[in-house]
This record gives sequence, C-alpha cells and structure tokens, in this order.
Amino acid sequence: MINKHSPLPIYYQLEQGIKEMIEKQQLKPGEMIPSERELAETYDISRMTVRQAINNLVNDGYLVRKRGKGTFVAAKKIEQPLKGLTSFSEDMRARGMDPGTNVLDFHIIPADQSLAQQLDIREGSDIYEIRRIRLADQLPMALETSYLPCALVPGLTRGIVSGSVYEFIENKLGLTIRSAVQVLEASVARKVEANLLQVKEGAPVLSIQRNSYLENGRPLEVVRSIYRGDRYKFTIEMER
Amino acid sequence: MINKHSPLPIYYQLEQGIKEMIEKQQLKPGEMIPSERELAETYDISRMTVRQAINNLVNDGYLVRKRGKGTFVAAKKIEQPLKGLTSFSEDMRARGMDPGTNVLDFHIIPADQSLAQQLDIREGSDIYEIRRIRLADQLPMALETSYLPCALVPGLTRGIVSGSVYEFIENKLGLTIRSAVQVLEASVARKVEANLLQVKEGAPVLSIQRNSYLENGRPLEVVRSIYRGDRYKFTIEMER
DNA sequence: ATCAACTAGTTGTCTATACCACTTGGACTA
DNA sequence: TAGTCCAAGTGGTATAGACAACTAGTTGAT
Repeated sequence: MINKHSPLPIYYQLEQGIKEMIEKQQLKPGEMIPSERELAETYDISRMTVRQAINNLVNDGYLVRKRGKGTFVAAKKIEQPLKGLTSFSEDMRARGMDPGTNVLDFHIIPADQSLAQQLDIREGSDIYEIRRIRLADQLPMALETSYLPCALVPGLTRGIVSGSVYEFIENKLGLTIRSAVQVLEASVARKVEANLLQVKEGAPVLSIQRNSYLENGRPLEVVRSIYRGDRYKFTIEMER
Repeated sequence: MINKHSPLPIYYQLEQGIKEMIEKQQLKPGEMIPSERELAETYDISRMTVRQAINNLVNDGYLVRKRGKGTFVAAKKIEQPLKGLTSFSEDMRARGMDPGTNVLDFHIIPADQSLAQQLDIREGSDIYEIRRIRLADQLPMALETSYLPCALVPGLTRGIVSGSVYEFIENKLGLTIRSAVQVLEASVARKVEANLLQVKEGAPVLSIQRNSYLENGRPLEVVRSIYRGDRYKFTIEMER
C-alpha cells in the first residue's frame, strides 16, 4: 500500500488507500479504522505522517475522530455538502462520479418576456439556448437547459458547450460568478423527460432553476435542470 | 498574542489571532502574512505548531498557501447564507401564509443505530420522537418527524411541541443553533403520507432531512420532513 | 454491591530537526 | 546583452519522541 520511494508523498498514498477502502465498502460506515500508532507501525512511517493523511480525510468528511476512542468511517459520503457555487462536473466529481455531457441542442433564440426579465436584457435580444443531458458514470443524471445572453458570452460554440461552459467563462472571458439563487421543487417526470432520463413516466424528479450573477450584479445565466430523484440528493450547509 | 500556559492550545490561539487580524482588516486580502519560520521564532514555538494554525485557516478559506512564495490572505471569504436557519413557522409567515401544527405523536424512544450516530449519543439512549403535521393556511403543507436527545432538552412536553420548539430551546434552555445541514430529495407520496397530506398516492413530494448543531458542535436535532411538491418550493441564495 | 483507583489504548498537542520542491532575484558568465 | 547559475527564502514532507486528555474496562478496597 505504501511505497516509500514513490514520488507521491507517503501521506497521500495512505490517504488514497484509505479513501479507496471506504469507497469500495471494505471499510464500512461507523467502523473503526486502525489506530494512528498501529498504522504508523504497520507501514513503518511516522505517526505524524499518518495524522496528515487522516486529517485530510476528516476534512473531506470521510472519517470522524473521537478522542480516546478511535477514528471511524463517517456515516455516508454520498451526499457531499455543496458548499459553494460548483458546476455540474465539479459536483459529480465531488460525489465520486464521472461526469459526462450530451448536447441535445445548441442555438440562438430571441429572449421571451420571462427570460429577458431574468437576464435583464431587452425582450427579443439574442440568447443562447443550450439543452444538454448530463451524465454521471455514463448514466443520465439530469436534463439541463441553459440560457445566456449572446452579448455577454461571445464566441460560445457547440464544442465548448460539450465541455465546461464555466471554465470557458471564467478562464477565457475572465468573468466570475459572484452569486446565485436556486429554487428547488419536487415534481414527476413527463413522458419526454422520462425517456431522456431513462426513468418511468411519473418517476420523481428534482427541478432546479439556478440564476447566476456576475461581480457587478449583472445576470449571466438562467439554468433549468431536471434531476433524477433516484440518483440525486441536494445538500446544503448553513451556518451563522 | 500567545500564552504558553493557557489551557487553550497554542495553535488555536495563533489561529484565532490571525483570523481576528483578517476580520479587522489589519491583514488585507492578498497581503502576505509572516512566513512560518518567522512566526515560529517570533512566538518561540515550533514551526509545526504554526503550520497547524495556518492549515486550519487555509481549510476555512481565510488563507492561501503558495509554495516558494508565502502565505496570503484569501481574496474572498465565502459568506455564509444565514438565510434558511428559520423554523417552519417563520418560513410560512415569510411566504405570507398562516402556520399551524397538529401533533400526531409525542413520546420517548431509544435511539437506533443511525440516529445515535447522527446525534452523537449512545445507541439506546432516550430521545424524543415528535411527529407533526404542519399546516399553512389550514391546509397540510408537510409531515415532520423530529428527534432530539432527552438529555439535551429536559422538560419538553406535548404542549410545547404544539407550539414552537425552537423558541423553547433558545429562550428557556438558552441553547443556540449554530449550523445545520439539509439534504433535499424528490420523491413520491406513499399511501400513509398521501392521506395525511391530502394528496394522491404517487404525488410528488420534497423530502428534507435537517441536522442541526449547537455552538459547541454537538448535534441537537434530526428532522425528517415531507413537503407537498405542489405547495412548496425551496429557495436558496448563495454568494461568495 | 458500590465506588475509587488503576491500566491500557486512543486521539490531541507540541517540540526540534532534516531535507525536498519551488520562486525570486542577483551574481556571474558567455 | 542575454542567458545561466546560485543562494536565500518560502512552503511541503517526514521523522522520533514526549506528554496531556479522554474512554472504557478491570481491579481492588470498603
């Protein structure tokens, strides 16, 4: 499990090893992992190095420390706290799944009254309409329809859209999303949606509309998503 | 800034000190803080101890490390959306509706394995189980099942439960909820739920589990709610 | 039977040290 | 002048050891 001559840090090797065992269910939720001293002795490494590996896993929510008792596998890592503004791809990767995208539709349409208002542009202005199937581990996870003003995002192509639009916006255009409002709603899949998501008509789905805003408060995007209820949970952490 | 004989850990004192300077703008975003070696020498502590303090601040988003260059105050500290830590009653009133409650069930049960873990108590410990129908404008809005450790909330009665439990906890017991994690999931109403909510079996519902935590990080409560999908939308604002 | 003390095992804190990897700027060289 | 090399300073990784604080179970005395 540990190769001292690998270019990879020892703590990182141990960290990945433990994480893998948790994800493969070889270590089950609530189970105690070997003590720090035991791990240190087993792999002939320093206890502080073991602690560094464990600390990272605790910060990532995989493990829980209990002083005087031991270190335990956390309840469940399936639902990751969505701490901020993440893209679909980031979200899926954080959940340990492999994201993918199928572009259904990519074209320019005139903004209707509702979208024009939400995007703070004139009715009839050109906007991109992007319809995509979002995949996780090769299976449909969500249907996503995005609307962006052409004026704000020049040069968007079908190729970019099949990858990460956010990356394009942040890196190529230098725009940063500063805030967002999301509205979540439980619903049932209609026929068309059911087919695309590969679920039965009437299956539960989570409808999410997200409005994103730039630094200067300008609306950048409206996204309407339909997530499979059987595959997706939305997690939010609140603090005060 | 550092008192070696304080019962508080040294790394913690340093951590709080730096955090305070950031919050008071004595250290400004983008500014470099003293190097680890410098801090260690200044306060006559070990560099590893300094690293522990800095690590925590990096994890909390206050600082950013740059290998070979230094450690810098982060540009933007994520703002916590305080909105959302509201009770059902507050939530309904904010939506312009009149809240109400029917208590279905109020008793003490032993904690099962899952609840014991989530509430950080021993399996079998006494906990309150409170099942209520939540009304808005006299119509069912949600089914709510709450679990609280008896040890933390002594003196809870059926009468209190028909009103605001939060008010009792905050005002009478002097406990303050500091953070919460919510998990939302789309689902469909089963027969029993459908009857209580006065919807058809198979109607879309929004399942929400909320875990609430006190100032000291102790879990206070687990609430499992089922909201009518046709009456309830969940809104969240995020900022960074 | 009860309670106190002890013990073994755990994580938490802290030290002192060493070397590695990366960044920067200045000195040196071609 | 332009490029190379080197040194100093930074965070990154790793070691070995020590003692504190806490948990749970056992032992022992009352």
